[in-house]
Amino acid sequence: MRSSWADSVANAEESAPATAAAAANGSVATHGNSRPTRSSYVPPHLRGRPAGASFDTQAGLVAPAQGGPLPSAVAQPSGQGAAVGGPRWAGIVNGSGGGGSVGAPRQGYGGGGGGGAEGRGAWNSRPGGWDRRDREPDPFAKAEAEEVDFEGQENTGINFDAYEDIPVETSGHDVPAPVNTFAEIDLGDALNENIRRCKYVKPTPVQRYAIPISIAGRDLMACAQTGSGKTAAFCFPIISGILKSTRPQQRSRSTRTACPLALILSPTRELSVQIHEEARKFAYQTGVRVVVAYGGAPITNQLRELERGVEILVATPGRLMDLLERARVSLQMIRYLALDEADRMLDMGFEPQIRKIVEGMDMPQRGERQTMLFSATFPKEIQRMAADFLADYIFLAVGRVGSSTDLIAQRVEFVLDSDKRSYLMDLLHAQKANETHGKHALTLVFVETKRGADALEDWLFRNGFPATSIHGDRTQQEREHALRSFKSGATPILVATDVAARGLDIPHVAHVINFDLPNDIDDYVHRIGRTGRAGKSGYGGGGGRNRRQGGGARFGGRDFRRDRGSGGGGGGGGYGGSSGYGGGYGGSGSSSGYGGGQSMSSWD
DNA sequence: AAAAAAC
Repeated sequence: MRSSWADSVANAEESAPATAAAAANGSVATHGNSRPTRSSYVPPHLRGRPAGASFDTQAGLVAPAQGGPLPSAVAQPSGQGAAVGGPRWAGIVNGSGGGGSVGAPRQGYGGGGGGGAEGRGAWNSRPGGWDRRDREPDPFAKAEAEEVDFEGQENTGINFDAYEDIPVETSGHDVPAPVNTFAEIDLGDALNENIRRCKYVKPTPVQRYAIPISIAGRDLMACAQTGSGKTAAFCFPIISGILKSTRPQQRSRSTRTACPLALILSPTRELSVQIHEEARKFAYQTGVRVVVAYGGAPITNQLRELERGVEILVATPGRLMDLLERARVSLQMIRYLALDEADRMLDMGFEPQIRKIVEGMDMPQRGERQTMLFSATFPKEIQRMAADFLADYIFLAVGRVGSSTDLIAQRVEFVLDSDKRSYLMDLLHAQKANETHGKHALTLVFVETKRGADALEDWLFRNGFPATSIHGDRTQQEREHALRSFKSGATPILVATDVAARGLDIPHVAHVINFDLPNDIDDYVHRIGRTGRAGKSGYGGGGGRNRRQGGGARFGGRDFRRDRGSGGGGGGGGYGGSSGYGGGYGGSGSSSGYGGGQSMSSWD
């Protein structure tokens, strides 16, 4: 179902002659073999084979770049992305700076709200961590300080323009009208106050549509990427709904089984942590308690958090299954279910576990709960899942802010495998020279394998680059440390496998380097989406130009229910593959060099 | 083929 890299190169030819045509033509001209549009990249396991000999000397080094330092124009989701990301990171690392700056405690449902995340830190001691046991830690604590750091950059302008012409598509019956402001929806005082604290001024497209849909009680299948304000889009209705409902009678039995009212599933641990941090902000002082559970960390802390009570549980599937089997969590009270990055979870083989969780435990049936499913692509498996998990749902597809189509400048270089490291070194040096705005110009380097990540990190480190790495063979402690160190700028180079490709919202990533090409187009789009976040334009101000208007045939996924009745395609045709990103490749056309003066392609 | 995820 997924498009291959080669397909993408071919497709990209239409929209990005400068970059992609070079790639495709290069392949054709040089190899002249039976697979003319094949990318020249050869995964390690195929290298050295006689049949593939013509590819062997080539290895791709793709370096999409948000060329420059932080631009002055910042889109609204920097409200959602950057501004949230900053404080979020701050919240994790440096819980210092007392909570006093935030307003008086609010009356919330259920009273004072338990002590949020205090317990998580034991195994992973956080500098200046949270010791306050008696009060909810202030998730906004560092927001002000962070803001000062980037003053003049993030506060100078909101790139609403990047939002206005984002294509949005809905289908299903009785779709509630989108809103233009948060005030149009009655989310409740406490939540509104937190929205203000988050400095969200205006809802993003996915929020404009998804929040009214969810508030209306409808199930939702949505195509939108993280960084689009997706987390808020599903958290606001959940929190608001919990606040409005009468509190379910707390089970008087002295059971140690936690009964959350909402469950949010996500594919990776770091993404769960991120959602948790964000949700805690939205739920601050509402009495709605958010707990996160994921593997790799001692379960005891998570058990203790759960025992204190939980309304919203954020979890990865494996650890949740563990908790369910231990009967430490019951899903019988679930009223809201959100599946984030659903296609990713399927890629990772989670479908059996997810089906067990949703259909095979004690969760209320579809229709009795409210379900939101977010996915970037809509292969058959996702469609089946939607058909099984959702009831009378509304389909929503939102084009991407800062997609590969517009705000991210991309560059493809063909580099001999043996030259890749030295070439990388040149890029990193050039990028360093670009950092006129200080320490926060971060570079994310993607590699194919965990071993490769270790090797490259080691090599960079030995050559004096401040690098760290994240991949699945590192301990969870190491992973989270690496992420914090990267976000803080302490080690502004992060070597990563695809564990970091999706969903993670890291502010101020200026440059993504695909040291090894990703295996499919979706991974590529997700990887480069780590930069150009929040509608920020790339170096050279390409933002806004070349934006695809109105959504062409390739925009969004399609609501497959449409295809059923129309007699035509039936099965998978049309909506599969890598649809779903507001358009193809290519981009602003600003090649935004790294200063090296290299041409777009070294193949001339 | 690799990656991710529970103990």
